[in-house]
Amino acid sequence: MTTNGRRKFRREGEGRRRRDLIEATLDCVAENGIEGATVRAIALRAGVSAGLIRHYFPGKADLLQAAYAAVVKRMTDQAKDALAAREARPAERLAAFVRANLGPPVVDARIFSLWAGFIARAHADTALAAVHREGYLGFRDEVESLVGAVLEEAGRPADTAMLRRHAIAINAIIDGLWIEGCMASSLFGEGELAGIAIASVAAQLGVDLPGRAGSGH
Amino acid sequence: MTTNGRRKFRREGEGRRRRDLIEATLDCVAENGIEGATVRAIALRAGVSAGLIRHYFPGKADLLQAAYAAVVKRMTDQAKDALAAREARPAERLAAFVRANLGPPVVDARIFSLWAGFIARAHADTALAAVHREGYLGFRDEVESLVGAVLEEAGRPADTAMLRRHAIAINAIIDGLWIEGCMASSLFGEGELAGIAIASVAAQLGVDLPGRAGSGH
DNA sequence: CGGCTTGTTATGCAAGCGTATAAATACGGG
DNA sequence: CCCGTATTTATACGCTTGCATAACAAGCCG
Repeated sequence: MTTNGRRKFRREGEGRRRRDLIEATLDCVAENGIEGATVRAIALRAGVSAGLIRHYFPGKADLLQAAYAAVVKRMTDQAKDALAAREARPAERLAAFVRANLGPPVVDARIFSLWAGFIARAHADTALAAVHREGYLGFRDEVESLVGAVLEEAGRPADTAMLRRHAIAINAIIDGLWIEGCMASSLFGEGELAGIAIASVAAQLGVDLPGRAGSGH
Repeated sequence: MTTNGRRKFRREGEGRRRRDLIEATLDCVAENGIEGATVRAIALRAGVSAGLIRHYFPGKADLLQAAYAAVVKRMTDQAKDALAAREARPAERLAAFVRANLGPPVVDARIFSLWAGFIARAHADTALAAVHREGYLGFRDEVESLVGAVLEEAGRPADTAMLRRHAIAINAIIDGLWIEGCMASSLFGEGELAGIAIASVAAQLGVDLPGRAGSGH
């Protein structure tokens, strides 16, 4: 029988298929670690056959790299969105930035699993290392610029060396809290991480930041 | 006369063999990621045949777990050593603790590579996750106890909730700086990370800590 | 409506994986 | 001195992996 009129597969545009494969890759990595992201598992989740992957990507490594780039982009975009709705005061911008990086969309076990998997691999894979370095430095520059604006507003302009030290420390706070939140999200209440981070950054810079939890208002 | 006098292998005690196999595993993980730690590669580096692994470990998973436990122990031991030579003042102890975790033996690309490799897998491997959780909570408890002593000395005893928040933040600072230092050690001068961390912790707690860089001595 | 392009599947292959099993060897105790 | 036993090696098996290739079919264009 000709299995009635049902088609066996549908053709899709290149953009759609690439996006689906990347998303399926992220799902697989998040679920079973980077070693669980085999071409067969990815294809199964994407609803296509395994061979199709090599029709859109030269090899599995390229798919993984594209997937990691997508994660980096998603995270930095999230942070930039928080800045797009630019509040009037620099202090508010900095607080919003910190909050965006420690909130639900970024603090996510799935993203962390990807990050850890790729970070571990970046030591032996120069291409992945480049992707990482790019997103990382962009993030730190953003922090440095925000801190500079905040200190200037407070009438305490900082020299470049001090600005750098502040950016490094604040970046570390955000990174560290992000990791803790991703690995043990159940241990922290909603917004608790962001509150801790903002309080810590405020103390670090010696300024008052809006949105501090328990500010005794 | 056994052909010629040369022995084909030597018998070693169980302790020695297990230690060698664990060390070989760490070498493999650090060099090529956790996926590069195959039983054959590990055995080759340890100078034994592949089959011997299963004579000392029920399976490869057990070897990996033992190897990760060794890494965690090594890191926490390093920090505890800094506390063993207990200085008089709590502030000095806290500073020494921070400095120990951001100095040469702990800030190391190889250890980071190991950490990242295992962390990535811990999401899908409950045994590894348990090993991690154990070492992690021990570290945080240490920080909390140190912070409590420092605040008490300063005449500003903190309630448990505040203590917890401080411990979380300081832990994050150390973690974040540790990662930055491991991944891009060339970007930081000697002792710079420790200096940034101590300054940040001092600001966070509102106390003066010894060993601050640029303290105008 | 029939051929053409090309997205898509199906199948196969060589390599590498972890593991199981039996043979070989070192080395201490009778 | 030689035997017994635990350690170590050697070999093989079944499975999965990433990748290559050929058959297939969906949708467009004349």
